[in-house]
Amino acid sequence: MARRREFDEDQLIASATQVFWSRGYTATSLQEIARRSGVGTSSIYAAYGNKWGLFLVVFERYCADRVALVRAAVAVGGSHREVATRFLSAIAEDCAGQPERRGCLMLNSLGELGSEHPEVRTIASRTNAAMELAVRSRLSNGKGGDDIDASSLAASLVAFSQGLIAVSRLGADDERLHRMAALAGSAVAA
Amino acid sequence: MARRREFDEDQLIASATQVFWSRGYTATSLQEIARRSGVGTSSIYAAYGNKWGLFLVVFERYCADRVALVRAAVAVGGSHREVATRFLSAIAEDCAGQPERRGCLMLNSLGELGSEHPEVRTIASRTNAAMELAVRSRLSNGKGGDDIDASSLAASLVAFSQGLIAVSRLGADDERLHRMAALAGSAVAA
DNA sequence: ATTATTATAGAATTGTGATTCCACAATCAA
DNA sequence: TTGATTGTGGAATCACAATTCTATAATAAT
Repeated sequence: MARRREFDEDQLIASATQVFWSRGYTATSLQEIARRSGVGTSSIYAAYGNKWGLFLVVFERYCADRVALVRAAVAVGGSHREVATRFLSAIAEDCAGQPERRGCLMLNSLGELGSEHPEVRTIASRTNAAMELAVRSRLSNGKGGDDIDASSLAASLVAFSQGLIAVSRLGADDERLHRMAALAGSAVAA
Repeated sequence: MARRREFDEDQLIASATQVFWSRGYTATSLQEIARRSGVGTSSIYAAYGNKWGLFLVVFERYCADRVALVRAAVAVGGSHREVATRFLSAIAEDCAGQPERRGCLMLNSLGELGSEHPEVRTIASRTNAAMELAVRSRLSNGKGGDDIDASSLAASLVAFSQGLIAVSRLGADDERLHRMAALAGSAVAA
C-alpha cells in the first residue's frame, strides 16, 4: 500500500448507480460515469478492472439496499393482511418516488442482462430469496404450523410487488399503484 | 415500385425478434441480425431506416402477439377464479417454455429502454391496457354491476402475471411457477 | 427494348467507447 | 532522503458496429 485513493468510493458507486439505472448497462459509457463522478477512468479501471466489474459492485450494493428496504417495510409485523399491505405500499411508495419512472435497477438489469449473464441471475435470485424470507418471517404468527402456506404467500407477495414495479414503469400514476397495493393486500386472508 | 423485395419480411422480423429478445436492444448488432436472417444490411436499412426503426416493428409485433396470447388464454370464460387461474397458468406455461429463461420481450425492453424512450413506454402501456381489457371482459358475469371491481381485479391479475415473468427470469423451475399461478388464482374470490 | 425506380451486395466511412499506456504524484518502509 | 509501490490525469489504442456509398440487378411502365 503506497498512495491512497483520492476518490470517495461511495460517491463513485452512487453516481454509477444513477447512470446504470437510468440508461441501462450497455448504453452507459464509462466516460459518462467518470464525468458525473469526477473520478478519472484510470482510477476506475485500477479499482474495478473493467466496466463489468464496476457494474457488479453497483448491482450487489443496490440489491442489498433493496433487501434492507423490504426488511424495514415489514419490521413492525402484524396480521398477514397488515404485513402484506405495508409491504406492497412501501414498494408502491418507492416506485412513485423514482424520477423518470425508472423502476428498480434489479429488475431492469435482469431484463437487459439476465439471459446472457448468469451472475446477474444469481445475484438477483439470492436477493429475491432474501426478500421472500424477510416477508415470511413477519407472516408467521409464531406458531409455525402454517409455514408452508406462509412461504408461498411471501413468494407471491414479492412476485406481485415486482408486477407493481413493472406497472409503475408503464407510467401508472401514484394513486393507481397505491390502489393496486391496497387491493392485493386486502385480498390476503387476515 | 420496381424491383420487389427478395427477403421474407416475416422471416426477418422473426430472426430479429430472437436476437433482440436474447441479447437486448443495445447489445444487438445489425450485423448479427443480418447474418442470422440472411438479409443484407442494406436491405434492412432500406426497409426500416435504422436499427431503432427495425426494433419498433419487432416490438409492436411482439406486443400484439402477446395480447393475442392473453385473449386466447381467457377465451373460454367462467368464474372469476377460473378465468384468473387459466390466465396465470397460461403465462406460467409460456415462461416455462422459453429458452434461457428469457422472459418476455416487452418487459425486458421496458427494463432496458423504458426510462429513456417514451415510445417504448407508450407501446407497452397500450399493450398492458389491452391485456387488462381482455381479462376484464371475461370476468364480468354479464351483469355489469361490479365492473369497477372487475377492472381492478384484471389489472392486478396482469400485474401479478408480470411478477411471475420476473420470477421466471430468476430461474424458478416450472413447478414453482405453476404453483404460484395456482395459488394466486385460487385466492381470487369465486 | 428502353427507362425509371427500387432492391441488394459488399466495401468504405465514421464515431464511439472500452481499454491500455505513460508520465507523474503521493505515500509507506527503510 | 531514497526507493518501491500504488493512484491519477490524460492521451493513445483498438475494435466494433451503425450507417452510408457505389455498383449492379431486377422489375414495372412506356
